[in-house]
Amino acid sequence: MRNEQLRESLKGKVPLFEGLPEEALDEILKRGHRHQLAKGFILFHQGEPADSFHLIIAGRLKVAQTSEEGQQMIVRYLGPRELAGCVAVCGGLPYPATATAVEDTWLLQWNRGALADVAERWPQIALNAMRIMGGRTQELQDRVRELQGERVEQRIARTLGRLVVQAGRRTADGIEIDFPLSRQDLAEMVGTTLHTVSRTLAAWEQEGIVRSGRQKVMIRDAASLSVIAGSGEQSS
Amino acid sequence: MRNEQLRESLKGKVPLFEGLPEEALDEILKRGHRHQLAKGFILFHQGEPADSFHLIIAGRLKVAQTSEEGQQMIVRYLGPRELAGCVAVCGGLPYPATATAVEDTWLLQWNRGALADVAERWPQIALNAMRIMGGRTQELQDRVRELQGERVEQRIARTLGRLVVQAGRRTADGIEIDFPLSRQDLAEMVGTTLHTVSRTLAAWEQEGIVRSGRQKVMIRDAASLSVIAGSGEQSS
DNA sequence: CGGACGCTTGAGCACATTCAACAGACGTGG
DNA sequence: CCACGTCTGTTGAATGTGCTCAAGCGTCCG
Repeated sequence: MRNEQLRESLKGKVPLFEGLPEEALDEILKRGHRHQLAKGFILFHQGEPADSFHLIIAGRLKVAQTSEEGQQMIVRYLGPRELAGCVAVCGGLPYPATATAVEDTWLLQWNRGALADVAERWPQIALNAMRIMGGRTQELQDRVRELQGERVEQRIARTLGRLVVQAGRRTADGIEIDFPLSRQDLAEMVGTTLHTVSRTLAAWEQEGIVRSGRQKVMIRDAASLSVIAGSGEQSS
Repeated sequence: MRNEQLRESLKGKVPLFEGLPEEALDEILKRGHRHQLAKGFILFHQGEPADSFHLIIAGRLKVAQTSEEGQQMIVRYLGPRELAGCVAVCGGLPYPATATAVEDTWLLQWNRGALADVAERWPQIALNAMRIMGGRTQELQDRVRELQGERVEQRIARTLGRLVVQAGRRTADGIEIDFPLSRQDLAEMVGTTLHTVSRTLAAWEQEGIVRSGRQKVMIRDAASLSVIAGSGEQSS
């Protein structure tokens, strides 16, 4: 893909570059290095000094955090036009989590200095970065609140709802989550065990709400799902 | 308190102003408006547009979020030299939570424009703001992980440990949390019910780890507490 | 003095975890 | 191409943590 095509495909859709003039976008793209990651490749490890940040062009990353006791937790998945590592780089902190490609992934990469340079010329970028960080903070706050008050079934439904927005792909049969997602992965996003996820999905499958298989989930009845997510009440 | 005294009391201790020259600090303090809040006063409400941010000089704020269903969750307490509203103002988002004074509180207040002005003259401020936001994000990530993997007792211990750092006051008998903190408050920080908190504290009191009363908690044996927080293992 | 608020304590229960065993699917290598 | 091992998912049963419901007590304050 040549630079013009790349620019076209990104124009007006990347939160970090919102409100920037075209020449800024050109300049910035020129300074970024393109990289390709094979499925399973680890982009950065939790605890490493954060020296560069990454814009995903195509593919998907899993961002996960591990505690000293080995507890694992999936912070989020990142898709095209989203940023990886921005919180750490902007804050001058080590990466707080590990990022792994769950599909073959293409990305554009800048180092710290490049970010500082362009942010000096177009301060709008710094504002955008702060807005993105603010959004992440809100997401996490919501998640904490959900973990505190809501039942597992409700949280699974909510999580699937978010994944549909982020990575849903319409098919004849319903909306499919467009990357490999195991029960274990879902469990680590929701804060439960793969057993409970399995049981819950099996129940939903019986009711025709989802169809799921090996590392695949398809939502057939999004309305029912959002009812479960919203209130937690439903008759069987 | 006059301005010079105020400056002295803040110098070198406010994360937002780290690395700034003295004259910057002077200029910034001059532009801030001083306010006093009586205990119980609400500084801002969740969902309001964020037009100003606040540096706490003395006192303490409770930052809490409420869901549509009435679920409440305490995000954090803020003490002297900390910032309230910075995530929202920097990100251009509405306040994500409600801030209430839990003691009589004095603060210094700036509006958006003032922040933008000084950040333009001393870009270091913007970097500091980002670092603070990054830190908040990490805290929340840790909290999510804890909610997912750890038992209630362990989380209560951890939360108390943090409160000791933030607001501990040495006394002859041990370290006391230096503001009114009810069982309900602790429950909303930890993600449990006041019943469970009450039972847990009662058990600890028997073992001599804490002494607690109406809206008061004193830690007598911080070592035992951090053992509980760390491993979750202990013989009764 | 009486009400409101914060705290304690008990009993029962439900949701989700833990433990355990198995069944398919995938892919790798012989 | 088949056999095997690994990875993913399913399902059952037992267990237990922490929630819900309920009642009562002490203290602070109007």
